[in-house]
Amino acid sequence: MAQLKPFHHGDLKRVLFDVALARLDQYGAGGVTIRAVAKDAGVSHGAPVNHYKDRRALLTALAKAQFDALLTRIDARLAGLNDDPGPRIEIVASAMMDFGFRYPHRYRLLWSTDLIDHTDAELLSVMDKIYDRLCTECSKAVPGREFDKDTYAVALWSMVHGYVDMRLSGMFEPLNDSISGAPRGEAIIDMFRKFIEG
Amino acid sequence: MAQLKPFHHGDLKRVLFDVALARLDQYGAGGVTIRAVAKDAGVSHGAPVNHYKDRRALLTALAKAQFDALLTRIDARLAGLNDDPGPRIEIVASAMMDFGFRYPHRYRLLWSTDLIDHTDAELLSVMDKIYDRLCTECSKAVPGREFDKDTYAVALWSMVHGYVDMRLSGMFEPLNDSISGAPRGEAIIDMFRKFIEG
DNA sequence: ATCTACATATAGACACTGTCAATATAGAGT
DNA sequence: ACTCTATATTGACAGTGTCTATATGTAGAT
Repeated sequence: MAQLKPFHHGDLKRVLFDVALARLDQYGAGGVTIRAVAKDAGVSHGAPVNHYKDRRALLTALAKAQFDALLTRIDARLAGLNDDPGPRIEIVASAMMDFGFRYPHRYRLLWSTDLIDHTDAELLSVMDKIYDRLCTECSKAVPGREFDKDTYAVALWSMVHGYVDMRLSGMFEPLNDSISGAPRGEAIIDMFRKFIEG
Repeated sequence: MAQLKPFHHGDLKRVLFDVALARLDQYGAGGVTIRAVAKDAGVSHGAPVNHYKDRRALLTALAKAQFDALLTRIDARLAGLNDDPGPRIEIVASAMMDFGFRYPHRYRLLWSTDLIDHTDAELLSVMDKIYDRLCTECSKAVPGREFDKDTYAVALWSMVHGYVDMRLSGMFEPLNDSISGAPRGEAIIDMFRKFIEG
């Protein structure tokens, strides 16, 4: 048999990850249990411990990958723009928003303190990079004013995150701004952009 | 015996609520289990079902009470101000922020879609009232501009909620703005106020 | 080849969890 | 007293994470 499996199962770690991600998208983080994931992967409930020591470790790995994907997305979109700061800020913000609405359960996981390890070094590293993109673009648009660039970046990230989080909570309906006609999500980003551009 | 207990236990519902709230503050929502709450209340694990049909129902009751408390807080602070819209907006925003930092687990529960019932009519009603306060104060400050008053209100609420939520996730350190010297939380509210006042 | 060491997988157990059904008890209304 | 209802207890069931002991497959050294 031309099996590429180097060990008993093959790269079970990869399979566990994929199965877990599928369950996350379908059922939310609550559906990602060690036993269910093991079952879907076709192994016993004790097998995953060799690759993810915890349920927490598994979920943290999922979260880390999502932050990675988000950063990649942001950088890809930024690469297609010139130096005009306005559109660049808008791209960073809307990339985060789009990601949240496209993968609600993945987005929710990113901020679930009780489920993932927010002190994980790799995780923090990717988050910092995303934050850097925000700061960089904000500081380009705001050379020097009443607040420092971090405050602008934090304000923008907070607004975007808060909007996505509340929308995913079923708080807001996806209505349009009645004056500009744009979807509310775009409108608030537009609002921030206009504010920061003076 | 001069017992005031009208039934077997007395108002067990109230006791369950109080015990659950105490556990929420101490351990987070994960620590609010039916069995643990029953134990703390000194009843069997099957007793709570007569007062809260579910774990979800219990947590929803807790959340509802928190929204109520938040609204009361906001209205109390607003009552002490004159009609100047700037400070009024600031008060609403900072009341939400203060609540989040003072009771992190309670605040987190409010947005836990997987744990509470966000279609509960009473819950929605209180949330709407808070949203009304925001809209009212925003519309006073912004008679008519590029966006409608709801967009301003959503932007403000999103920003405040996002900031609190990320802070509670351990995302940001509670740093100060390096120019204004104010804590970042105050700075972003101040930023919004200055923006909305033109 | 054989033996040893290690990585990996299995199976069983334990203490939890929410929720349901059967039972028991207390109190109100008749 | 009797009934009816609200409330509380108890035991069961299927899940859960995690730990332990055990088995098995693979690699490397002898």
